[in-house]
Amino acid sequence: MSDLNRRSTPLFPMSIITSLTDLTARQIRYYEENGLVHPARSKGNRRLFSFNDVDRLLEIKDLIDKGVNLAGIKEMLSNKTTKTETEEVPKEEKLEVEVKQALSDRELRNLLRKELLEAGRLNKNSLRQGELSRFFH
DNA sequence: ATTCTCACA
DNA sequence: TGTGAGGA
Repeated sequence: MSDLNRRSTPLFPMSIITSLTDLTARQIRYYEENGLVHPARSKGNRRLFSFNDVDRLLEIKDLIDKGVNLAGIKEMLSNKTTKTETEEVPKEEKLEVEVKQALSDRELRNLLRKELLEAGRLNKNSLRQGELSRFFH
């Protein structure tokens, strides 16, 4: 499985996302309503987030803290994807994004490892163990 | 037990 | 944004 696929695979439920991002479920659902994130859904209509979703939510949180409103965030995030044919992109800005993502990944691994251990300890789980285990081979 | 949608003292 | 009701 490619890295790109891995990062976009829907894996975690709300509870994990709230602890990973420090955002409330209410906020996350609200951001989704405004088209800032599009988590997948399980059969039971539960939201399933991917690593990409987590990164996106962390960026959103960052912008919110900086006082950017949802409309503004929506633009910035979409521009980020549509900025392929634009032109010059400050090298410094690129590096900053890369570093931020690297840090995000590191934190995610730690938190996820913790989640897995706790889930396993409390012995009770279906989706997490099977799906997430592949990230820690 | 968890998450979902909807609505508002 | 928080929170509680009523379902799944």
